[in-house]
Amino acid sequence: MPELPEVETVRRGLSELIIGKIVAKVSTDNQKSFPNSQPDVEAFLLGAKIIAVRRRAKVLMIDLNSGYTLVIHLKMTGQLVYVGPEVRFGAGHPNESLVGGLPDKSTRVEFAFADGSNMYFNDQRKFGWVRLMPSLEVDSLPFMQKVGPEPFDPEFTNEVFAGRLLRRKNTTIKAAILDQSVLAGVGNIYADEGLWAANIHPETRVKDLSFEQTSKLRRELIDVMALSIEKGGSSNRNYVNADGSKGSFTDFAKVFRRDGLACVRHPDQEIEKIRVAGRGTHICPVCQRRP
DNA sequence: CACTTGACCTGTCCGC
DNA sequence: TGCGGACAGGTCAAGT
Repeated sequence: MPELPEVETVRRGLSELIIGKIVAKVSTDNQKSFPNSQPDVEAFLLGAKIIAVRRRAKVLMIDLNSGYTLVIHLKMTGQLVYVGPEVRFGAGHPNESLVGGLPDKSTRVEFAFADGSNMYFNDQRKFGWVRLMPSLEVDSLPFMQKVGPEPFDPEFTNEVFAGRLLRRKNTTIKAAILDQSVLAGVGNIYADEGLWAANIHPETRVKDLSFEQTSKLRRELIDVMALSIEKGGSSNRNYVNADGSKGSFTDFAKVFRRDGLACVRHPDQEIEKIRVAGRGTHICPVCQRRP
């Protein structure tokens, strides 16, 4: 679910909602979702104040004034939802059975803040995780060491993109842009959307693309992700913003999950679904000629 | 090293 | 309706 635009939307939402809060209590139903030791939690999380919410690639970082940071990856089905002090759900509460109440069966980690508000890490498939670690060590995580440039960084130029793509020159362009070491943040939705916009077939070998083509792809990837952030991210099933609301980007998608529907550029042509790099892939066979 | 595939989990949807 | 299989936004480990 969450690719860069969704994670950025959550980051912005959380920034408005949880900065300044004091963590009062933490519990988990799944050791894998939150693997930290109790002594560390007590020493560096409980009683600590949230001072910033950051993002790098698809990773969220919640900084605490204890010198520790909560590093969070939502993977496929993770959510981070804030519920204010005026709303109480859960066991024993009169509104416990209300639809949409939290926690629910997918809630893996519950954070209670000192003012009575809560934040829930929900994750149906349990791929995601929350990890407490010293703020200074976040950058040395293996993922952070290898992750490529942020697409919105001015230093992510056409030349930088082309150079990064060289390391994956024998694979397909779709596999290459899904590789987080090439650039940060692109996932299955924005890969398909960007490739369609740039008129590139996802199975094209990287080495067969011109500088002009990769430059157009860079521009389109940036533009489609910017549009998605503007729309609050996608509206797919498991994705919600920090306040539990959905985005609307999916309404603007040109190919993603539109198989069988008409291409907006070629009304007589249906969008097709194929498999590339092990992922469901959506194309217009006219816009994107097979290599 | 570069590339591909399977594994991690739960839930849903589709065809028989 | 029931049941099996394919598939779902991401990343790793292990295979070739």
